[in-house]
Amino acid sequence: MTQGSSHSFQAPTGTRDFYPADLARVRYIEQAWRTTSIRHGFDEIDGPTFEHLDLYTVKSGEGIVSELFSFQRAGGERTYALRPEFTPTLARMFAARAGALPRPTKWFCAPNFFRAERPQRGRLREFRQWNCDILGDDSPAADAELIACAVDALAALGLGPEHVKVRVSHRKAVEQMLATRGVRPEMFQAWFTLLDKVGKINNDQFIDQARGLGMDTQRAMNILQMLVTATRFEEPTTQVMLSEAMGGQGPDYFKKLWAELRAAGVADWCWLNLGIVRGLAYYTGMVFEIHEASGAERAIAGGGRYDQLIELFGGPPTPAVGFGMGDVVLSLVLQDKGLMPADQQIAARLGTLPDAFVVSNGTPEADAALSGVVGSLRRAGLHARRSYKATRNVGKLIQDAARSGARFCVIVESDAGASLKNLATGEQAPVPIADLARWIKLGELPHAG
RNA sequence: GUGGUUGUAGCUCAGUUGGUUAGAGCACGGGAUUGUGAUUCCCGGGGUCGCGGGUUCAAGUCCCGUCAGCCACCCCA
Repeated sequence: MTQGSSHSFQAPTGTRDFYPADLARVRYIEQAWRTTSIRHGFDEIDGPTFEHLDLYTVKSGEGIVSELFSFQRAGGERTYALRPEFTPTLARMFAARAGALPRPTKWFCAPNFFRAERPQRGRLREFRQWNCDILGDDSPAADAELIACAVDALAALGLGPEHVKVRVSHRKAVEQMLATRGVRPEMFQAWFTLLDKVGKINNDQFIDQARGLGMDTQRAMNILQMLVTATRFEEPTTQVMLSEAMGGQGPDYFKKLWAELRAAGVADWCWLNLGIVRGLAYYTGMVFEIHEASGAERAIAGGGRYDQLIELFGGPPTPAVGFGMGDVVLSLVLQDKGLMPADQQIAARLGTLPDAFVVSNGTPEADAALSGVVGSLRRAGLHARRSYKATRNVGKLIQDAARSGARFCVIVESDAGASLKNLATGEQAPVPIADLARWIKLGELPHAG
């Protein structure tokens, strides 16, 4: 092996280095996720960054192994895998204490995940993903509450119904729609796979593949018609479609779901679209995806109901509904829409802007006093920064202070006195060094008269 | 795993038909001058041109390989 070749020191494929401004943008998104979850009554949890590989093959089969990072400890026998998703950990944690947990249990997390796939736009090998789950409640109200939480986080980031669409569907509705058109239950999964491709393949390809699954052209076109367009729940055509699709049983579930979505104030964001089925085999009821409104970018979020999964992981039969929202696509959409705030606005929102930026007026006694001033402000609980520049150009130093986003600039004049300048208003007043912290905390300047 | 495309300072780029010590702006650091929020001027650090090989008297420039980025397919928890 050659030693020290430069590529050894590049970050691994599909990972990101977060410089201060980059990390602040992630924190901005995470803060919206976290505060929204908490407001909606979810408790934050987390699990290990890696799990036993078996935990993932139980749900997804051996085929998943090539999609994740797995490893063995040197000398060890068990195989581990970096977590590619949270649901198995969640199920394991819930199952372990199911008897003691309330119904519903509402949990969220927002950690990093790892998938061994080729990176492309909107998809990396390490990313953050927000997960919210409601366990132990099988009502349409729980489905709606979950969707509302996802929507509110997007709203907190400045997005609106004009920017994104929540497209809602239901596995059972799609199954009934297929059944009334002669599809046998054992073919449902094959059909879901095909339905998931609508939008990626053209109409002829769809009909070809539908015929391959034993559907005649006429019915295939009829199904396609139903799938391609997202419609408003209130539209008469939606009602007709629902009663047709659900074999006359009536769109009872959707009526309840939409009433709850309206009550939560998010119905404007939501569309009904039976074409949303999600690829995953384990969904059992409602499924939804959130996309940029024009269809640009990958899905911002996706989720649904998985009433059998907790049992699969050894827990008691427990209805559950959840979603995941990654930071990568969300960041792209915010940037596309011009909704990613400037660095300093983000810092303001995160509370990381300095309270004071301390500079010297260039005299020897001020230079000597500067460190002490900074120290006293910090001990007083203030976020104080200082100039490390050697220049005595006060204008340049104030420029640095302004660039730091600090509320005040302290210009040290001597070992006892300073000028306190409000950088937002430009006002300035002399203040004894002993009183600086008090005035800065007050957020004001002393006025002469 | 497959295909396309790109690769010169931290960033945006310039580098004639291959020709000597590889440039600019911004950013960063220092100094001078105005004592107060992009003043002006001067100076500086930083690149083995992604990496490796080949052709040539001579390669940032041509050829091959490789790595990485981006985009798409596959897949998408």
